[in-house]
Amino acid sequence: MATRHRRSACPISIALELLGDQWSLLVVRDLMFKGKHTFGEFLAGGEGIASNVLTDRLARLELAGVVTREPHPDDARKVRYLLTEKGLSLAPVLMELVVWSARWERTAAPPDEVKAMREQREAVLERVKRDWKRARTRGR
Amino acid sequence: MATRHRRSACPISIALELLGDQWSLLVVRDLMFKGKHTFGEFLAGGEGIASNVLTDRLARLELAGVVTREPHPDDARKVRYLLTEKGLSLAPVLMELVVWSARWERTAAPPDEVKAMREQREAVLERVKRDWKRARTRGR
DNA sequence: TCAATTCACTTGCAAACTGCAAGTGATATA
DNA sequence: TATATCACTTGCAGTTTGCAAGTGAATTGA
Repeated sequence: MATRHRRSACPISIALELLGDQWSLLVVRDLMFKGKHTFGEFLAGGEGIASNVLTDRLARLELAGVVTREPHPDDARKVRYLLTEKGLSLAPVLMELVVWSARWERTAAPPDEVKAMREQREAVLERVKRDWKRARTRGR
Repeated sequence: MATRHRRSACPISIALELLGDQWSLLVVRDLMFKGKHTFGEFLAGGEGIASNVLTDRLARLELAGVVTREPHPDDARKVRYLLTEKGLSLAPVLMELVVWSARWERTAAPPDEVKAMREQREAVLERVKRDWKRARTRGR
């Protein structure tokens, strides 16, 4: 597992120590918006993260209290990853990132959803939270 | 300069190709919130970025249209870096990151400012924009 | 006026990190 | 009971990083 040292007490700097890489926020995205919860689902996630790197990122995120791991209810081989409340509360960050990216880059983001993230923040946050609660309580 | 390849059209993924590293958003932070505009100011920025890495990040950000470079009005040795509108529009992302980090980590963020970012978004955005305009139009 | 300093970078190199391909052992499926 | 699938590990080459020491142009101070 990669080790990085604390550089300053600036909140942005601290956040970047954990999240400032190519993959961590994509794992959070998969958990938050794509209903993905297992190692295999993250691996097949389209962007092609390497399995050793994924292992490392999940361990970091777990250590930081952003995700939890538990045996999968349906299959003892699988591990089920879930966002903690700390992880869930990254939703506004990801939403603003989507809004920014959709505004300035050519993305595949559905314009309706981007508009909702921009103009109906609270509603989108509620939906994300509802999905999160559902995943937490039910075995999916 | 580092080369990375496009992985998917997901807006988060695209944003992370540019911003998903330890340093890029710290440069944006220095420009946006700390009134820093020169290579030397970024270098001395507390977190200890290496000069070769800073060179690379500034080049990437410029290529992406997030910052511009111009000769410094007061000193021909210096280069003045400024945020573009695209760079300025990262403000909500950084603000949400500050809010998240201040909530979950021990940071040096002044509680008043964090509260303002949480509860007076528009006012904070206005202030950031005003400072940005001032820097753009006036020398220094 | 000219030596010393400061500026934005470069360069060289070792250490750390990444991506890739090929395992591994435990569990599930047929 | 043989085969496939699961979440990882391992080994390795290539890339990126951090550090220390330049470089040339512009500025400062005596």
